[in-house]
Amino acid sequence: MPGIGERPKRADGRRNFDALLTAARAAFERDGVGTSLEAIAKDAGVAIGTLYRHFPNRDWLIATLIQGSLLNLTALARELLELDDRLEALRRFVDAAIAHACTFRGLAETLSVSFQDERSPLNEFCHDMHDSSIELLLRAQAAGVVRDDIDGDNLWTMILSSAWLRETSQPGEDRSLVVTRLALDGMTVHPA
Amino acid sequence: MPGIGERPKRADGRRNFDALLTAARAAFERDGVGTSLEAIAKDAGVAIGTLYRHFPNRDWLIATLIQGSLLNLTALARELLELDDRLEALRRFVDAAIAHACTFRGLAETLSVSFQDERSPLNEFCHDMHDSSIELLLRAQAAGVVRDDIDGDNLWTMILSSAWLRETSQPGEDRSLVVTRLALDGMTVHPA
DNA sequence: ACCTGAACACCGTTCAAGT
DNA sequence: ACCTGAACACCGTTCAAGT
Repeated sequence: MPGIGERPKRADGRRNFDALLTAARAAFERDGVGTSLEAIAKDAGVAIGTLYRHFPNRDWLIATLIQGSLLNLTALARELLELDDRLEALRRFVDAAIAHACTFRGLAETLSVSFQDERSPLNEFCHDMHDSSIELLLRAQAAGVVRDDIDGDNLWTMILSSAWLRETSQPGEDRSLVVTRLALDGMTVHPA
Repeated sequence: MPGIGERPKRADGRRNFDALLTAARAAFERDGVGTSLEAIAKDAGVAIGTLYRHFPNRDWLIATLIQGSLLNLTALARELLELDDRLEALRRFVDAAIAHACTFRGLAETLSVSFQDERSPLNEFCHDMHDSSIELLLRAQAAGVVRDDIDGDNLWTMILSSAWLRETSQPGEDRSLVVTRLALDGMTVHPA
């Protein structure tokens, strides 16, 4: 089995691989990550066996689609480590992480499950996110701008629940905004 | 179509109705609200048509099962209106509402959807919860112990996301605790 | 009034047969 | 190396036929 996002070597395989990803992205954007895989194969113009050949399960397909976004997120985390305002750095990461975790409807739930499932190809992705956040969190705590009793799991939890709220919001509004801001505010140390 | 929770008049119908509810409760507790309805019918020892006769859709079945818990919750809300400590009253309601909203895995998501879907038999249930919270919220705000810029939707959102977090937690731990406390703290007015 | 179960449409997943 | 699609097991939902 090849690595995630690795394209086949033969031209026909590569063509099908790309067509499947295009169809899957469209389907996930429209109907969420739970949508029919058979319909994706049909949209891509290939047999269902071809989908399973390239993507042995649903999580694998999701992982391939969000790989780029994850790389952007971890790159952002590295950049933010250079920012002087450590609270602002953490805030920006959290915002980006929430956006990433609700790329598709149902993704927050999927990430929540695969975070604890080592067999999922998304497991490593989750831990990359988690680890990126921890560096920024520790740096903010070292500067005394974030409460010491907050840990990485609290942050991860907060990011996922905000993403879930945003996913379940009606298009237009974003129900997560206020609750997210309150939780983040609660984590910060306010000067007396 | 009878009302939610209304038991059939004929003895055989009543027996099947009860057996279905027992089987459904066990199945939902074990596997969440998305579990197979066919398996529930089989467990109850009736044909699938009998399940659909008594419960025309999945939400109807869920609604019948959580009806008692909802009545307890709204009764609690009325009692809490008498409590002098208006912040404590709101807190207790929120705790109970979160517990109610994660009776089964997947229920938070279901409630989130049916809150905006007037055709769902759960729609009225959601609004009962929502309305109960608003009275307590307004009372707390009138006493100056909760911020004025918080509204019922914010509270509802917070309750649902906490329930979702608790549902997705591993048994034993409760990931929602810290984030929920932070959000609630953020809503309250702290004396100078 | 209530029950049964066949019927239909759909889906996930595997795998033997092909090129 | 890759593709196809039949095959299997499963599910939601409806409805004609029964008692």
